Amino acid sequence: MEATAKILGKWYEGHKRDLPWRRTESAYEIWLSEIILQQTRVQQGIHYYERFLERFPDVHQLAKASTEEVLKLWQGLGYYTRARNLHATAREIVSRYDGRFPADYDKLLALKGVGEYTAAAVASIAFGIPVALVDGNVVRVLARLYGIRIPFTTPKGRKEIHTLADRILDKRNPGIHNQAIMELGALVCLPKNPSCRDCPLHPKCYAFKHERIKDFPVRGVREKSRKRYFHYLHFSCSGKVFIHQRNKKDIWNSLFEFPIIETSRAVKPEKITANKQWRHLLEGCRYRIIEVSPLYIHPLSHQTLYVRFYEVQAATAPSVLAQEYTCIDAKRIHEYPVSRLTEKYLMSLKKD
DNA sequence: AATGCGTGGTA
DNA sequence: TTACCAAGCAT
Repeated sequence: MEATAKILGKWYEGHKRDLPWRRTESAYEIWLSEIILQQTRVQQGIHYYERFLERFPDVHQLAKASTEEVLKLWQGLGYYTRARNLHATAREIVSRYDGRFPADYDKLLALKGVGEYTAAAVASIAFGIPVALVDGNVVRVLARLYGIRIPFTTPKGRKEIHTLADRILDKRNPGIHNQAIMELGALVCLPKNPSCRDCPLHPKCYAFKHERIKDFPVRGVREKSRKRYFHYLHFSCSGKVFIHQRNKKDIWNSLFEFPIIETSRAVKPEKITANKQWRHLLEGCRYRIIEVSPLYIHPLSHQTLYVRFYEVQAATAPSVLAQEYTCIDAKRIHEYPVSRLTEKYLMSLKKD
């Protein structure tokens, strides 16, 4: 075994956190945890993991559920494609693999929502298959340890990291090893102000020895986020509201929302009634604007949303709304999966 | 191969 | 306050 792997394994035994998915050997539970944890902090994921397991104790229960229920349980976690793929894969496991996850890296990789990282994680942790995984933690640890100069955001950089990860992998205990290196990244080798004095690898660490911690990992440039302006029409008449499900290749795909007008520039609230789409939605309707919400600024990782909700009432619904949107009891809006933003708006209404 | 997908924590 | 980034994936 590599000396590095030995040090990692020993450190892990003494410092690993007691996390719910570390108490199981079930491939289903490990897979579930990995999907939830994709680009998600452990602290945020734990709660969802427990609720999912409670509602869906095994892959058959998950497969039997409706996609909408899965989305509703996923609400607030972000990256909603994960929820749809989670559900699709559960059904695939039941129909094609008789409810048992295949102990095979390539077969795992072929599952929806399972990429190189997750396939390696499930293969090594659940089945003891000797494959190295690379996540954000591993990138950081190895880039510093070996002083990798190629940006990890490029294919070359990722390959370089992967080669190193493969080289130091403890093939006898790949699951433990993989978790150990991630745990080191999560607890010690932090993005900012890493605790190098507590790090068992610091005598070997290139970045530490050269006092160049801040120079690694090397990253490429990020594109700046674009601005978008959303105007939601919260139209209600006699206890009904109108919603629809987003279905474009865009944010919040498959979540529900009120009729929306998007503009490329900011629009003052008093000017919204002059908007073409607004007039189209409300054509032939005598309405009044009950309330204009404050401006919600909703920064995503790649775009910033400037959003306002207009609460509008009328005696009867305009035909466009009735035709193009789904009419539901206002009280039942909470049964639908919605974005965090819409959830916040709905919460603000409850308080009144 | 580059871009887009959410939300929340941290400094 | 902004920027970074977290057990990545799909197209």
